[in-house]
Amino acid sequence: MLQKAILKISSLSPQSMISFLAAWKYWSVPKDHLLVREQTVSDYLYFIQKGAARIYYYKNGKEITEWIALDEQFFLSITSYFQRTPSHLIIQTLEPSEVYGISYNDFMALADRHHDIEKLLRKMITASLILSQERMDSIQFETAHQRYDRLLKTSPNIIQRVPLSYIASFLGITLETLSRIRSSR
Amino acid sequence: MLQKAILKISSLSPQSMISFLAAWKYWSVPKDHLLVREQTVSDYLYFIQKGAARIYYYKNGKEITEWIALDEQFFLSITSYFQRTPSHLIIQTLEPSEVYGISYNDFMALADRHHDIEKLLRKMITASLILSQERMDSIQFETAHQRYDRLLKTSPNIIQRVPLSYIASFLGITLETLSRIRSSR
DNA sequence: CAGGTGATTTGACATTTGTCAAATAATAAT
DNA sequence: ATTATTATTTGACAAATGTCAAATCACCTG
Repeated sequence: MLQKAILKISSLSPQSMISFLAAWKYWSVPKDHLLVREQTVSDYLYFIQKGAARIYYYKNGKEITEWIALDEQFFLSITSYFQRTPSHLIIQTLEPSEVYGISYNDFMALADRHHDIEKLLRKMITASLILSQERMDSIQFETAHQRYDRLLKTSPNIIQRVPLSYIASFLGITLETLSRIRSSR
Repeated sequence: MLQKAILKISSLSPQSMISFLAAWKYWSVPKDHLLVREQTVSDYLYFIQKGAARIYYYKNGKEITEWIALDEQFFLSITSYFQRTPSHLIIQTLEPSEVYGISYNDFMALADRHHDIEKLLRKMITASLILSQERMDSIQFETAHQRYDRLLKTSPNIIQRVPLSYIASFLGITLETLSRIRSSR
């Protein structure tokens, strides 16, 4: 559960852990629920205990899927959580899901009070940074085909759980290109 | 100078500042000096006081310029500093330069000892993350032409100081494409 | 200043992916 | 089951960028 996932990132003193866990909210939501609506002010970092969700936003009238999260993953809109832009992001569950979230302000306040929470935050952001770099490398140097193969390797069951249109957008290609990639194997 | 650049990111107690500054090494190096050679073990985070430098590595026999830094910028190889891969990165000065650097291990040890240094580190990584996201967004959604225009806007004088071949690689395009972009305006 | 080396530009063509339109398949609702 | 709706596939063509080869240009050295 949440506590275990936290400890995988960094250890916390019992006192810090108590304060930290208390700051997380919990939602149990049905499929196709919007966790964050456009225009919402408060930004959350999420942990999806069970289920599937995607983060997306609109760019020139088109949906861009920024991230897809399956069970037991932390996820957030990096752009929104740390830069507060584009604020028009939407988080939508793709299955009935159990989700935890902690607000930006709560997390920062706790990081200020507890050195070990600050360190945890730093490690989480570092992990994000590494992911971001890997994804950039993938977009820059790999063909669409290679990116699809890589995704399959990382999340073999994502195809069964997420519509292809979202996957295409997540991979940075069109639905048609993804379809052609899939039929050529 | 370095202290001022640090304070722009986050404030430090006098005690922390003294310890932190003491951990930085200083080099004054000529043009075309290799700050980090391939195979080097220790990875540094750099601050270029004056001059120009680029970080690059080889991928399938080709030079990939990961970053170009001009005066008064912090810079590092994200992949190398945080993941320790690809370790075959090279940092080369493009002008006579004055450079400061702090090793990964020293920085982490100081972050463990001082909460405010940990927070500074977190803010630096956050800034890196935001840059990384912006760059990914640029690579994913902008044409080569738009990326070039954006670079010109950010660093108008980079063209005079850095060979086009490095700039092309930094923008993720070939030298020929960059040349055509430049001639079409 | 002449020659040589490296940097940049130009040309012809190939490849990858996108766009738009239509067809087909899958799923949900009556 | 039948229809309606949505998801996926397919086709024809266009746009952006890459590749390889050659031509220029710029600068440094003797």
